[in-house]
Amino acid sequence: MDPKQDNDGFQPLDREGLVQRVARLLSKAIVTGQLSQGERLSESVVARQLGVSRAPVREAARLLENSGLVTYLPNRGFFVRSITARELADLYEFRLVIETAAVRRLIRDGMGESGPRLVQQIEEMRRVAGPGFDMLTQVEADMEFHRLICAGSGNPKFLATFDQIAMESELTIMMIGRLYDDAQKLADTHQPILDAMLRHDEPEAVEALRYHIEVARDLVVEQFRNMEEKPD
Amino acid sequence: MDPKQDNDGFQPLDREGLVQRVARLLSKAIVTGQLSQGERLSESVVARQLGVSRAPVREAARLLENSGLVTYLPNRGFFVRSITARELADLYEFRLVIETAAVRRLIRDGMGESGPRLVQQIEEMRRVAGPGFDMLTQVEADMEFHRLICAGSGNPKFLATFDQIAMESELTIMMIGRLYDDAQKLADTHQPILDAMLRHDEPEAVEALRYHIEVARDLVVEQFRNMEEKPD
DNA sequence: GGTTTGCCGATTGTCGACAATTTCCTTGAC
DNA sequence: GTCAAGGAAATTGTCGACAATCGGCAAACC
Repeated sequence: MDPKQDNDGFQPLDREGLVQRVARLLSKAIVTGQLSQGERLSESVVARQLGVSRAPVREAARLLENSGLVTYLPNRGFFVRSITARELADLYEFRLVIETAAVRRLIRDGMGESGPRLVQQIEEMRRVAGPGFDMLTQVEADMEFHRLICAGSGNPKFLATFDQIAMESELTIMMIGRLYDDAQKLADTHQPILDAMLRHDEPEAVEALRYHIEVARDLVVEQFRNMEEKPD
Repeated sequence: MDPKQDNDGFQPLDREGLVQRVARLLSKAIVTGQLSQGERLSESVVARQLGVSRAPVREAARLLENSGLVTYLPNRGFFVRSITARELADLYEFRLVIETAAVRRLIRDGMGESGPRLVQQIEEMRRVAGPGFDMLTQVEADMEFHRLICAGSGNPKFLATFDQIAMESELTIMMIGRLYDDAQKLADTHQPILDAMLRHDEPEAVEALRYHIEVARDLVVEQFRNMEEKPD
């Protein structure tokens, strides 16, 4: 209850609110697999463990619900969401729809700042593809590329929706335990999309994106199915 | 997971919690204009007025935030969202993207039950187009048509996202005060979309949908702009 | 033996109170 | 008269407590 007593230096200043901190903690715990699928997320237990009251925990859980990380059942509480192969495929289809629309707008309205940012992000992906970086970092770099596409579209709705569903993909990928055999290959896969975009070649960019996402979908869904059949 | 067997006449009884009731009340108040744009939505005041504590009001407000009806500012509270013409246009673009994808899937995977349901919904729209029905009813009938398209798509994400943003369109239309000059004409506008869908004519259906939504967008956005310039 | 019924512990739903923060109004200096 | 500093009032943030509800277990019944 006293997270502020005289730090004579300057701490990042907690202006972030207890709710956000709890939400971030929980989402990280879920994405990294500390909390397993279908597991109950008791308000009281979490609150006790974190040393806060139930109110902020409850609100944080509601936030995660919107991100699809937890499910809420009335009078039962929150549960770590268990995703099915079908839902996973639906998720990728949805991402394809949104990102395709975003790419179209991006090309038509001019790329602006997004061009350099995307180039930069692919470099970032290649950088963290090397040894010494954990998979979460690699997955996040991947996601950021797609996020940048939505962000640059000029329609905030695209980005907002992408953010809402991004964590679900991330969660599943982390759950599967590996993305591709090679993170370097993953980074390269994004290049054709960006190349086409920079050429203002809309059909090719859309096609490259479709190919990219469908390949990712097939890989993830297939590995997910395998995992479902023989858990651990 | 089968809530349909042994229904000898008992429906699950409205286990609707306090939160949902409050949320519905508030959203209705906003959509019907009882609460005006930008107005503060004080937790304490609402709680006092409804005779409940702040907790359910707060949760209800968070729900409305996801629907885009209210904005939340940390340490400031909830405010009835004020939408700009730009956001309105973005909203319609987003709807176009989602509904187009839904129509495509609907046609490709077979319409199933959705065909008759859509026919029925257009009839409903025509029915409430007559005198004696208020605009809210007419707008809701319109929305339901588009909602059915998303619902039938087979991808729950489409529907979920549509529901999240539908209220925003509804809100704005109500704010403007009239939809078209003639609700009858509005109902008819949906016919070409449905016709093409029933013929499994994907390009034509997509085109009809695009035309329909863009016309609606232009009308709504224009009237909205007029209203912005000379309020009341 | 198998089903129903009533209890019990645990968890969520709601509440009122207090602490922290913001907002607004007052006050005073220039 | 204008503006800044300060404080009062109002509002949100968080808390702990109590009521309502759920799932499971054991006793009671056929």
